[in-house]
Amino acid sequence: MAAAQLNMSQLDQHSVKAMLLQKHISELEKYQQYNGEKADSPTNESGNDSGCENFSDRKSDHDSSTNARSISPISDEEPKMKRSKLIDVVNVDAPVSQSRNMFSIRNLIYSKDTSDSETDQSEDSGNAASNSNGSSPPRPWSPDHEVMRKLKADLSTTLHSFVDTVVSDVCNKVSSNYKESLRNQRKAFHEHRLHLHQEDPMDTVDTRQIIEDAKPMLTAAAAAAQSTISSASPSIASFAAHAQRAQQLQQLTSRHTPSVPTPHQAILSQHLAARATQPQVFQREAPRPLGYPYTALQSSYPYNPMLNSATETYGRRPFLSIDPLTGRIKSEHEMSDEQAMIFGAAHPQEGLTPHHLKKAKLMFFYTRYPSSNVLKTFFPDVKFNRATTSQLIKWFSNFREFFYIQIEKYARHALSEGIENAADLKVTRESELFKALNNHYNKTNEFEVPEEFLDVALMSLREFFVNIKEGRDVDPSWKKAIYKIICKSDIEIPDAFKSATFLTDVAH
DNA sequence: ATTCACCCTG
DNA sequence: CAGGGTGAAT
Repeated sequence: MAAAQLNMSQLDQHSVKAMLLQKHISELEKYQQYNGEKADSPTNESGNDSGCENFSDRKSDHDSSTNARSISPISDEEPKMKRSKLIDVVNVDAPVSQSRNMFSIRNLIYSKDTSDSETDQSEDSGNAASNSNGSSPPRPWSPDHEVMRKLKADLSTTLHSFVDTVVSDVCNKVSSNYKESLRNQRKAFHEHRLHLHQEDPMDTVDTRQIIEDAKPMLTAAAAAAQSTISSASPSIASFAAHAQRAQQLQQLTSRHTPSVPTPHQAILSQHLAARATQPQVFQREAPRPLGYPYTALQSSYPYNPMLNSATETYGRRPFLSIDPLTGRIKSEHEMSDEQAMIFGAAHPQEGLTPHHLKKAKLMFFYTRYPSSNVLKTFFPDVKFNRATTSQLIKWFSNFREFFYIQIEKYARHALSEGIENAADLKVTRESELFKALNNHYNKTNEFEVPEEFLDVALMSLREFFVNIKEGRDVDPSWKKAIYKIICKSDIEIPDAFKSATFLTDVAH
């Protein structure tokens, strides 16, 4: 790598360009090859929906000095396997696209400048490593017809599909946005106004805005193509055609909107202008192992000026960005409310409302230990972040607390009444226990409590009953064994709960 | 270092 | 129901 830098300083502009080209060829080859190997992408859909499997059996043995806290060996078989947590937080980011060869083009567009920033070893290592695949380290390179032809073909293909990807993504966003807002309105108007007029101002604004925001991408694609071409070879007709296509698209969108450059465009033109005047060595990151978990940690990707510098400079988050790994357009995970509204999909809400609390309580009738994934799917109108996730989890923790306190209370009460047999215990909708629970989770009694909840209450009641009766409650952690049993009783929450308008649909 | 369940408290 | 503390697990 040191050699590479030494060579670099001595090379004239032409050689730099040439190397650049070769580098991209090798990248293309590499990524096409990589693409073939990784045809099947791993999908990280974690499978624990019940949350029960994750019950954490944490015995607190630490304070054995004061009170021996260990789960007394109970009659049933002690599950030996180690379990993680009651509620498992798994953020699954699914989008995996097959077009990996977008990568090179994306670097063309977004790669950092290496000349003005200090070129340290680590950055250089990326270059060296990328060359290590077959081609020898940077050697003086003379344009070769075969290579040029291959370059043209590869870049043409890549650029072509890149533009297609951009366009189709934008189209998809627009159409899905439109469909979503239609669907939402339909919900809101409660089924009678199915044929919504398309003149809804919100919709047209949305579409225009999306196109407007996507424009920089198209501009970038076109400009990058042109700058690349012009620096590589004076005239390559096939490229110009593609670039023009991208620009035509941009012009197409410009008709709808005033052509005031957006901050994105300003940034991009700065980048591109800088690149045009002083040809750079386009760097790429160090090669990833094949098992790179590209479904996560996208935000940590280093070379996305759109995310790093542009947003800081202009204080505005990008509405759409190019996924660093897939090359596809993606929306930002953290959109401002305004932008979230523009997207229209589900108006993600920042905080949890009393509405959500109410719904969560009803969900408790079905599941006492929901995983965070379940929570996320059943609150589609909530914009989840750390705080809201914690809050929801805390809610269910509080629900459980209240539930078990009530159960224990009535178990002790039954015991004090002289009930001998746990089988004599029962829980009906007329039971005081049920009324207490219902009054907590379903105060207005708008919701019909599922039968299964009565079973769970009864099961819990009996467990508490026998445990207390057997005197196991002297063990400070005696309840944990019960929790372990009860958490298995979670059942599927009806799909109706997934609707953001569930309460208005069902409760009224 | 972070996250979460649980406990306790207000 | 939220906050704070603790222990445990990742």
